[in-house]
Amino acid sequence: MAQKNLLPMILLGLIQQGPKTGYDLKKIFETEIGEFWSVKHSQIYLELKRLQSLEEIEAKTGFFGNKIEKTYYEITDLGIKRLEEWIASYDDLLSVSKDEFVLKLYFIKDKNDPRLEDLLVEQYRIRKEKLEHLKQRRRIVFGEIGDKEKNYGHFLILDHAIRREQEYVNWLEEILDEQNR
Amino acid sequence: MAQKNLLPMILLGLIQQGPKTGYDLKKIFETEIGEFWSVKHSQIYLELKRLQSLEEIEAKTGFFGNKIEKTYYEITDLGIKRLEEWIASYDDLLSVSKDEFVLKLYFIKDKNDPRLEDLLVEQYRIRKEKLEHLKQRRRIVFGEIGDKEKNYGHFLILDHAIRREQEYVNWLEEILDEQNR
DNA sequence: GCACACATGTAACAGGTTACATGATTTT
DNA sequence: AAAATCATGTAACCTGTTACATGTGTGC
Repeated sequence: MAQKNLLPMILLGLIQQGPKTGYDLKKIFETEIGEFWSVKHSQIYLELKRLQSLEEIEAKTGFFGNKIEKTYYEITDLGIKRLEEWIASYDDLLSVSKDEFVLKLYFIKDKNDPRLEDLLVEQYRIRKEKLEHLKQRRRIVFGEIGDKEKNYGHFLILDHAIRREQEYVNWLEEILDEQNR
Repeated sequence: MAQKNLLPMILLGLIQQGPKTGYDLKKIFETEIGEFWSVKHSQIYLELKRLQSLEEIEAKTGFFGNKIEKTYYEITDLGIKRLEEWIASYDDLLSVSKDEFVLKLYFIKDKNDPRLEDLLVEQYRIRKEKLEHLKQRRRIVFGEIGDKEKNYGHFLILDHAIRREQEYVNWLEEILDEQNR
């Protein structure tokens, strides 16, 4: 939301790791970052222009090896400064997670509501699927043994996402068990 | 977000439980619902007008007992229909939870990054505080024994919120332990 | 009398989604 | 030849935040 604009930080953070095109960034959001952040490509290109006008990134347009014209962005000293200041700051935003299923539950007052069973079963299916997807991601990115050294922060948050999703699944399982007693 | 407008559903759900003024709704968001949804009063009044123009709620303005003029809203048959259809539907949105701390971690590659320790300690403090707040809420709303019968859905989601926050705290504790080894 | 809670709105703006738009290259 | 992916943008619209605005009732 408006409140705190974190997209610039994500873009600066990704560009710091090496020059990127808008399309590169879009791809990263679809795979790696997609687990915990989402954004549309239209927004990315807009924000890149804005960061450029703030002189926090620089653009290099041309034909790099192939035939397609691309615009690569690189971070400037100003951009690095902004990124580092943000990472070291403490005023992290605690946003509420807007979960539609949880909201529905709030309006179900009775344990024997006939709609409850179906909603729970469906949510369980979805959440279980997401959990498996996250576990697979960990295997792909960090291998079977979980080599956390090579990218510590990323390992930690993937681990966090899995544990959170596991907790969600456990919670649903317990409710379903109680329903069937 | 634009994506899926859930505010109308929340308002309909709350108004269905009995006539409410915009201010009543604002208060509910500040306390009960505040744990898992947030909205500003300006948005509430706007949305109420919209629901009224859709004939999903009806307004009754006047002086009720006291001297202050209030506008009470009541749900209509059309509103009930929309609400019930939503609750019974399966196409729940799975939104990503945009957590600023988690995002920062993503950009910390090295386990021995000097900034890590302070960030972890601060986040631990905040999350622990939130966990205690949630536990207190459960005691206030459902008592020491946890009488889940009186408002099943609400009990479930408060329980879910507590378990999720507990998992967050455990995760941070483990990282801190590993840091100090 | 003053502060705080009650009570209801409007307006400007920022951020994000959806749709529109275009064209090149690679894969099937 | 067609479909998919690469690659980059613009425009309309909606939601939500922030700020502005106003007035009443209650407790100290």
